[in-house]
Amino acid sequence: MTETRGERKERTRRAILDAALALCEESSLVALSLRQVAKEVGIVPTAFYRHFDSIEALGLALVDESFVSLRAMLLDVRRSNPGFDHTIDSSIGILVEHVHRQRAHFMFIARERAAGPAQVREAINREIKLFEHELATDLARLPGTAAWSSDDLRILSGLIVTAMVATAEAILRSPGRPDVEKQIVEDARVQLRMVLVGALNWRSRS
Amino acid sequence: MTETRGERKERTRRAILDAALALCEESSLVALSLRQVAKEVGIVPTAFYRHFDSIEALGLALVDESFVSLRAMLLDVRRSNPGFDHTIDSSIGILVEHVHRQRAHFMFIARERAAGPAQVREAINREIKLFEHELATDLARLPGTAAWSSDDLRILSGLIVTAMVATAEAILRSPGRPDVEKQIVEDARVQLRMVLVGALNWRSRS
DNA sequence: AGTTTGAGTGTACGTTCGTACACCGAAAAC
DNA sequence: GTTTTCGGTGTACGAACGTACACTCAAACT
Repeated sequence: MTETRGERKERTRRAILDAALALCEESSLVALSLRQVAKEVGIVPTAFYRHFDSIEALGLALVDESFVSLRAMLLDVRRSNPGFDHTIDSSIGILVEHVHRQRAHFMFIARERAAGPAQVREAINREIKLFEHELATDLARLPGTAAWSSDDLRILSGLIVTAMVATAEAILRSPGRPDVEKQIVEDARVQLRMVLVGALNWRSRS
Repeated sequence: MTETRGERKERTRRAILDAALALCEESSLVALSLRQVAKEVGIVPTAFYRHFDSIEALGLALVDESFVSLRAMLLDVRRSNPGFDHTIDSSIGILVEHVHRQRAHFMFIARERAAGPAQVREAINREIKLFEHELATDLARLPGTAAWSSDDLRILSGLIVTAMVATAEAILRSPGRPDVEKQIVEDARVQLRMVLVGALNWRSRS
């Protein structure tokens, strides 16, 4: 006996999560059947219930798991902060790297945010709001934003998050086309720079 | 006899499109069955094939239809252009109005863009790219962008479209909460103003 | 050593699915 | 007036669906 009971259960749970992530890649959670997942994992359909009450519950677990990845990304961004205005290039580089490494998670979030079961959609949008809030507090530490209202900071970080989500989605939409991706990334850089120029000149005219 | 054969067919076709739009509102095209649609319309399942080859083909028709609405919106924006920098307020007002009047279409696009069948996703993203391009040519006519490269114009309009799509999605996510919606709209205004400030100061520093 | 627990099994049900096929009946074409 | 066209019908099928229920059997507990 090399495996305890809990370990074995956890292993099956993981297999279910992975199978679901892979299977719904070309459609959506709402089109995913419990039987497909069970077949992919290699268990009998009813065994699914030993781990999740429903596909929706499975979805919520996947949301949690996915946002662990995303928070790791934000940590990377914070940690790598070079203090320069290479910040933009560095941050986008980290985004791109995480999108590639956690491709399935990013695709899951992008899809289910708009099309998942209601609870899943809400969970995702709640997490993204949190994300925006965290970015806002990071931005507040940057020089030049001292005079900004907290509303303006929130709105700016909303804009940045929106642009970065769109960039991630665009990258996911162009798999195996390095030239296209290069263009997307370059565009994202310019967009962030434009926003930054707007930010630096903000308040000076209003 | 008050109806020709073609008219009757068109009426059924419309009923199918409307039923599909309504039925997939809480899930997605990929989870929509031909039989549900047929039942909703009041025809027998096999009669569906008289109008569409598949649910996917139906989806493509819905994309076409939805983007007719969206182009109407762009026309409204162009027509109403007050020449002032009330342009932002005016444009956002038009966006909000269209989102409310074509709620189902906007929701369809937002959902299926990320989660629909492959062809539907591609069709939607192609149309959005077109949208960005049209906006770019509009922007080129604005004062102050004379010295801009066509790349920068394209990138700027991409940023604006992204922000407006996100705004529309946020509005759709907050139905029947006028206060929340007011905040979303106000934030969108500020975001556009920030971007505008960035645009006006662009090139002057790079 | 004996008992309990619980992940996974196997069968069995009623429902819904897409679609094949033969058919109908009135508008359209001749 | 006869024939053709074609939107819609009705039946019928095998497959997949969620889930209820009774089961096994090894690890975990006592």
